[in-house]
Amino acid sequence: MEMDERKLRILYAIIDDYILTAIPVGSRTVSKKYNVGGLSSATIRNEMSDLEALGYLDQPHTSSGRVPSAKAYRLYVESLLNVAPKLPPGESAKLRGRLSARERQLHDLIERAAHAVAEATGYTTVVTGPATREQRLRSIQIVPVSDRTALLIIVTDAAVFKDTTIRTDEGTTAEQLFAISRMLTDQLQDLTVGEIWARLKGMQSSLHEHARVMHSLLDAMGRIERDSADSREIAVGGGSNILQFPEYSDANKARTFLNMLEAREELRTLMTTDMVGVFTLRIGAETGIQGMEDCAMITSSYTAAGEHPGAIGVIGPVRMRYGHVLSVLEFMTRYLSEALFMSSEL
Amino acid sequence: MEMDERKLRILYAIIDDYILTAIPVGSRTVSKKYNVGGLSSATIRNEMSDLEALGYLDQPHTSSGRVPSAKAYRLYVESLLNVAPKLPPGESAKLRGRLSARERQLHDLIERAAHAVAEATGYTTVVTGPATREQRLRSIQIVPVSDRTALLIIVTDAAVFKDTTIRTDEGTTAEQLFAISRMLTDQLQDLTVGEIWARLKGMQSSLHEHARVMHSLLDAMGRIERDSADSREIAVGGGSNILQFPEYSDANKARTFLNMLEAREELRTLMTTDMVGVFTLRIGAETGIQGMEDCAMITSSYTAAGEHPGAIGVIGPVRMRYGHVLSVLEFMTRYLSEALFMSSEL
DNA sequence: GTTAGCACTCGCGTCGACTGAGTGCTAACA
DNA sequence: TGTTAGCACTCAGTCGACGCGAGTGCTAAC
Repeated sequence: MEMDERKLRILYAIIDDYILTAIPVGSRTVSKKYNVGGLSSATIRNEMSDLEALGYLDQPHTSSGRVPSAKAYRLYVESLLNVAPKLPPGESAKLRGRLSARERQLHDLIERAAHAVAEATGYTTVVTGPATREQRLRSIQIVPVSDRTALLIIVTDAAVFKDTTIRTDEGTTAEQLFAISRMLTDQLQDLTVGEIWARLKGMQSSLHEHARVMHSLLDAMGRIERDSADSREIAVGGGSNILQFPEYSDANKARTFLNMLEAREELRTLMTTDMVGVFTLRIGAETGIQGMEDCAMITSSYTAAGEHPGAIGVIGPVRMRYGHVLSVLEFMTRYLSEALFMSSEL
Repeated sequence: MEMDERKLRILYAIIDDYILTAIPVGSRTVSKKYNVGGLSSATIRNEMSDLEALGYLDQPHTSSGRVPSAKAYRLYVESLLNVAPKLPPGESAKLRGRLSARERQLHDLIERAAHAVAEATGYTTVVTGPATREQRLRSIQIVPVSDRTALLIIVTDAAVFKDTTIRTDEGTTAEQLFAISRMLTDQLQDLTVGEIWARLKGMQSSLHEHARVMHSLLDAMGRIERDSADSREIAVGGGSNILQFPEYSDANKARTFLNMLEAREELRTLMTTDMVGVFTLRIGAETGIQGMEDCAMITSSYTAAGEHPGAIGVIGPVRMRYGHVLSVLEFMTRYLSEALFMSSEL
């Protein structure tokens, strides 16, 4: 038995209806509500039976309507990707408005992006920024705070600051700290955060005159280096959106889901593993996360300087409005890529 | 009719039981499960009837057990405050462990505090930091980023940074920017963020040699001044904890609640209005927030330099474990006050 | 003042009947 | 050979009847 044009149209009708209503779709519904060539419900029934045999439909129990399988969704999303997803201009204007404060700080940027996408799609959205240790140093500043302490400020190309207090010798002047800052900036510029520590260690001996500061600095950088192992900015928007779907009307399920969002740990692995291509679709157990068995997730990684520093992920019920989500994602990845490009050109 | 010792003991027994089980408490339960002088259920019944007349108990419907009223909870909490709330040493050690990374950044500090309290109590927790415009300037730094842009970094006593990009004249050297930073720091030190802009405006004319930088700076400070109107750091922990209580098993209710948490707007007003005394208890509609009709909230403001820069709020069902919550709050306000004191002594 | 006893109330869980949406199969039709 | 009408069958969900049990208020006796 082969898949043909008519079967495909029936399948898509079922998927569309199920996405809308979340109730198993019967043959009569397909025949009456959707334009599939004026076929009778009986014919549809035969076709549906075939589609089930082909693995595109599931039947929750005898004598109930059919429900699309993961395989069906995958086919559906694939076909959506062929027609380039495009956001209606009204909506993209609305999204732009939500973002227009033209944030310079990475933190705010991805936070806003997450909320904007969550609002536009009605689903939960996760956005990650570039890995800390991949960011390139732009400038180091040591700012005196009291007689014996100073603040270490690290500015990177992603416009993030890392800040830590370090100890200085009593009597170190602002000018001296400034000179050190200058020198360090010169020496370390364009290195990644991951590389700085090693380089700094090599420099140590040549700077005996500011031993105390350097020691403290090395210490702080070591800490930053360790902390940044797989750290990156991560923002969640619309976490509670999941609650509006009947799939998550069970309070316990909802709770494990929301806990997962709050813990961030699993989320991080979820957003970094297995990103093949621009869009990645994961359905149910494929996410590998407990509490997401009834979810699907579409991720899309944005680009900056030819790299893929981070991604946007939309998490919703398996019967997600894929078409809409894809167009929002398409818009937002473009937006983020541009925003990051601009800030790196700064 | 008067309130007497026996009535009080019965009332407390009812409150304790209701907090534990969330089911209306009957006379038999009180008589059997709690030690109230070996009275029979009939006697308890009479007393309960009196307590209802006095407004301390409600009856959801005829022939069901009694439920404590807001008035009862208030009395209960008051009595708890008389015996100084004290955390068992095991628990305080656990809490301390959760916090021990001795964070220097306000953001991380209150974030950790919120999560720690949420975990310790099992309820949703909100922590606010000092209002931005009340923070006192410690140092201003202008850091060159490219030929024509620089980063404005403002270090305050709460160890927060505000950062914005400003434009500079082409050819401005790092040394010049450093000199300006130094001068500004000298001039503006110890002013609040709210005052800086006005002072800066007064200084403008005397600095014609760096007109471009000053102009841009004034601009940026104006923006910060406006943005900081009633902004402050705010962190939420354990948002999903509310879902475990039967009071919020309704998905819709839960959703409005979680939305409220995410929007932060109402939360901010909630945390700043009407803080009288150290602990404030608000029950149900008193919070003035939609979606919190079935909640109670206990807030406790911490101190720093004789001021009350921020507060911790625990939000749970009306039948909250007040005793435990109070002791956790007592611990944490002390902790926060100390942590902020230390960072200001820095 | 306390308690045993009793009639009464009412939420809640169980059970069975019924309904209706949906199916698969068969036979007739174009 | 593909399509359709018809029919028997299935099964989840709804609705009402019913009984249980926890709880009450009241009264009379201790």
